[in-house]
Amino acid sequence: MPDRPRRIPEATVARLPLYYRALVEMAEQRTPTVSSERLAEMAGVNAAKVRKDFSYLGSYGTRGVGYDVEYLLFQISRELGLTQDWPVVIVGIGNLGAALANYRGFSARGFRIVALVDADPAKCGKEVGGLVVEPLADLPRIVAERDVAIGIIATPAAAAQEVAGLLVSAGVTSVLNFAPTVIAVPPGVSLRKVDLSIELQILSFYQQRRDEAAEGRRVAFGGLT
Amino acid sequence: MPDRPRRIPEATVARLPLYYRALVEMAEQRTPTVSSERLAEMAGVNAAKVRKDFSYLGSYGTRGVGYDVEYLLFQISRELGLTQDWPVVIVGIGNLGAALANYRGFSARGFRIVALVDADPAKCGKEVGGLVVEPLADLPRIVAERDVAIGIIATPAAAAQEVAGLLVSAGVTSVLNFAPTVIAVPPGVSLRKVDLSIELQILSFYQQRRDEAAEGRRVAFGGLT
DNA sequence: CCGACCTTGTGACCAAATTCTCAAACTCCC
DNA sequence: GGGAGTTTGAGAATTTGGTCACAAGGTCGG
Ligand SMILES: NC(=O)c1ccc[n+]([C@@H]2O[C@H](COP(=O)([O-])OP(=O)(O)OC[C@H]3O[C@@H](n4cnc5c(N)ncnc54)[C@H](O)[C@@H]3O)[C@@H](O)[C@H]2O)c1
Ligand SMILES: NC(=O)c1ccc[n+]([C@@H]2O[C@H](COP(=O)([O-])OP(=O)(O)OC[C@H]3O[C@@H](n4cnc5c(N)ncnc54)[C@H](O)[C@@H]3O)[C@@H](O)[C@H]2O)c1
Repeated sequence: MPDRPRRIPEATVARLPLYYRALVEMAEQRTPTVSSERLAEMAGVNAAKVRKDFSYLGSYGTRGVGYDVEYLLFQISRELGLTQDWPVVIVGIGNLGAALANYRGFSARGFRIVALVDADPAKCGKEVGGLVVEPLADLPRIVAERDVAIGIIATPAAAAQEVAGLLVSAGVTSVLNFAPTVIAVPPGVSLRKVDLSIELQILSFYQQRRDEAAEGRRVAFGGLT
Repeated sequence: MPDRPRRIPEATVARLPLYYRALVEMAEQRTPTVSSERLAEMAGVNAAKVRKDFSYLGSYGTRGVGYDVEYLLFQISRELGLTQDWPVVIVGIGNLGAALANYRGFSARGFRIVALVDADPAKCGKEVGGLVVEPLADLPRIVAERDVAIGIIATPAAAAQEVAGLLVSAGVTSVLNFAPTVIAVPPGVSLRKVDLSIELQILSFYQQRRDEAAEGRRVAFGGLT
């Protein structure tokens, strides 16, 4: 009865887009099949992981040959929901929101920005990336009429939780948050976050470790260079 | 002899910035101490994880009381290398690069953007976010003179690997890549990536799962709504 | 100084993710 | 058709991360 008994591990889901990207590239250059080894190299992971990941989706490979690029691409697209396109709304059209609105790379992957929303009356009516910025008050109507499922929050941190609430009330069930703050959403709503400062801080941690290690060696060897 | 026997798990390192953020907030409102429970709530994790994470750093809490906000903040800052400030160069001053250059939130955390670099001669000489865009050819000099350790790649994907190579040759040992492509760096160089399309694709995966489940229920119950 | 109460720090346990390994299944060439 | 060479798929082992549970160590009022 369970047509889809396969629960796909989170870590695998997070890698599917990498494989997707690699496969699009292979398809563009008309490569008919690809081995887990080659795919691993392109996606920056190791071959055993590629095979294990695909095994959660089903047995789509052929032993001694590899994977059919077109077929695998289709299976992964389907799994990721990229065979349909997703209307997206961006809330907060400042520096970052405008950059996102101007980015042409999303539509290539099936994400269509259908609305830009800002609380600042001075911004509303302005055109950004081919769309007119609309007032926050219209969010419920916009989400309902344009069937928006995904919302991107690019407001200051102080407004993020409130905006998330408005998005969810309006009917959005997937949220991507760029504001550097923790926000809560009800169960049944997906939330992901991107925090650039955190990425830099993680780099800083390892950078400092290396610097200290280098300093340690310099002192230990009494080197004056 | 091992002054720092503590190897801090990667997952813990990735959470330290969350605690850091929460602690800064507590410090601002002059809260003297905080419990792991409260901190967990603010960082969006659970209390046991907070305590375990801190236990890798050392025993900085007081039983029955909690953690001294100022002291813990200092320890985490030190661990993350935020007691010094890090000069950062951004390569590729397009939509995204310009948004990053204009962002005031980095300096608050000890990251100082000291140079903007672009390959396009038309962009060089222009001012963005208070800095003048400089030519790619000057990268080695810029990195050396301004002691840059961290580089941000915001160029198109096709240029990312080449730029990474230039950054590393110039002496950068931490790289943050925004281009949607896998790049390789030599051992001893840290690399992190942020790919917004991937985040959307992950949301799309779970969104689709929910939609299918809803559809399944609708059909199963023969509901006409 | 005692006892009620609170909160940390950590060992034990459990879950998830990764890696190793190799039989099975395929191609290709002679 | 058979044998050499590839490459998958998946069980087993290992590593890493997360959660639980509670003793140990502290506060505080009386
Ligand atoms: N710009 C960057 O490169 C960058 C980098 C890292 C993080 N961020 C984060 O992204 C978010 C946006 O950054 P930014 O630089 O674009 O800021 P910004 O100040 O340029 O833009 C914020 C926009 O949000 C709008 N806004 C404010 N409150 C709102 C509300 N309640 N509803 C709707 N819109 C509202 C403002 O009118 C403004 O247009 C911030 O949280 C910031 O910390 C930005
Ligand atoms: N804009 C966004 O919101 C967004 C979102 C997701 C991902 N990205 C990714 O971020 C990157 C930048 O996006 P963007 O929208 O800013 O693109 P963009 O085209 O606006 O800017 C790219 C900049 O890089 C410069 N450049 C090109 N080759 C270079 C080289 N070899 N060395 C130095 N500079 C070079 C160009 O002159 C240009 O100024 C892209 O890889 C894009 O896929 C952007």
